[in-house]
Amino acid sequence: MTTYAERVRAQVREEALDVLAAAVTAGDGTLSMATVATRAGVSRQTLYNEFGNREGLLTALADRENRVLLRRVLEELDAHGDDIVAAVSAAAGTAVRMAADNVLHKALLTGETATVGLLVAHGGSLLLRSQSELSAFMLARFPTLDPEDTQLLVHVVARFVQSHLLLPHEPADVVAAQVSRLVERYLAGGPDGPNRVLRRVDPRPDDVPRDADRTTARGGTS
Amino acid sequence: MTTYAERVRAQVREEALDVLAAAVTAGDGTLSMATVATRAGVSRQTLYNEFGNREGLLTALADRENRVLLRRVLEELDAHGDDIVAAVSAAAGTAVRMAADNVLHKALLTGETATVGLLVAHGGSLLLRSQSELSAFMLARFPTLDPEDTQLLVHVVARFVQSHLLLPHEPADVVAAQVSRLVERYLAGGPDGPNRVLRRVDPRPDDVPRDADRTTARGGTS
DNA sequence: ACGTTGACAATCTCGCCGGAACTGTCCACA
DNA sequence: TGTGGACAGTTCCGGCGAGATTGTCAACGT
Repeated sequence: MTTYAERVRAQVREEALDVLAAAVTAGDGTLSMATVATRAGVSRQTLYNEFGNREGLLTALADRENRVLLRRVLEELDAHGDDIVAAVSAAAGTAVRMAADNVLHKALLTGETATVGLLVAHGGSLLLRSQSELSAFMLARFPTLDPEDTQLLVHVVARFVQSHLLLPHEPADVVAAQVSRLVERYLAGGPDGPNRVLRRVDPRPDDVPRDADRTTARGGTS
Repeated sequence: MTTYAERVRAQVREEALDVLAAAVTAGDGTLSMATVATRAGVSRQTLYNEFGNREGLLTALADRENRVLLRRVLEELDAHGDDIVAAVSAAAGTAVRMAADNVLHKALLTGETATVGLLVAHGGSLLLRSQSELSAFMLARFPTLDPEDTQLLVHVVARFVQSHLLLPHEPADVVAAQVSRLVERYLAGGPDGPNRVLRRVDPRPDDVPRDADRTTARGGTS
């Protein structure tokens, strides 16, 4: 039906969110609705029609960036074959790196409200909220893992990473290396004895991503 | 020489710090120098002579409570024979419990400045600052441990605990249980294979506390 | 000697106020 | 369907003055 109109609307939405994200990332704090409208090349009313109110705009941005963040982490988890240690370590490093590169992403990952106002007030830390998604993805991707163990591991790594974002960081590489050793030791200590990680069960090809993503990484847009 | 005078001075110091700690703990925010003096039963000038200025008073309190905190954690680490898992788990649980029971202790452990003003501004999180002390104590107390492994383990547990203090907590028991499993798995995954923890080397009696405390838990009063 | 009292300027805190900016909504217009 | 103007209600911000607090001094009492 409204195929064309919807495409335009989506365009406008993205443009507005881009403008706002750019401003926040550049440290210009948060912009007024009027400024966002101007920079996005639309009228203020269009903005209100599209997002309802300021809060709607903010949460739309938060949602979008949260999805980006989560997707990249899942991609990283998926990009290391059967090497669980490398996968988790790389994912953690990626999270730290993204937070370091982008104030907005850092705020979303940690849940700190100070930097970006109420933007994050709703969800809290993405790292802590998405633990079930991460666990589910891990289990789907690495079927040899034990569910309970995986949950705890994800929990620990998530809090470890978040903690590193909240205070005087060590560089992402160091954090990744620490996570690597942690995961290695943790998995090696499992019920099957040391080096359990290396015992693969199903040498499946690398084609699980889309499916697992669709199954687990659903947040509900709004 | 000034033995008697010094004892009196120490008495006054403790009294003043007690008064202030009580107020902070009770949520009465921070007191004025005048109020502290009155409640401690001394004149305002005595307070200034003793602590120099307000900041001196605050940091003196922070130092004292930090020492209490660290001592209790070390005691807990020391109170479980050769069971490393139980020791670390109990220590973590104790930290969480102390933070839950006492606003001041929570602020000191986490390093958050919001609650108690500049009191903590200097040191930052005790949990994160005292990692070398904790590692050293662990190594002295459990000689079978590998130094590097211990450092990483302490690091991870410290950040894990701190993270749990900073946001919607799970109860101390749950955190302790998680730490327990984490430590168990971590140690079991060590170079000697699973259940390495159980292989004791030196069945020494329980007499290490004072010595190790004196060796490692020195912060320098001021 | 040592702690107390009173006094002092300098600073900080806090509530209040007016002006500006912003939000959210309506309507006329193209 | 999107734009521009207009609008009341609200929030944000700098200035301001009263009052409290800090840090220091000197005179006093024991």
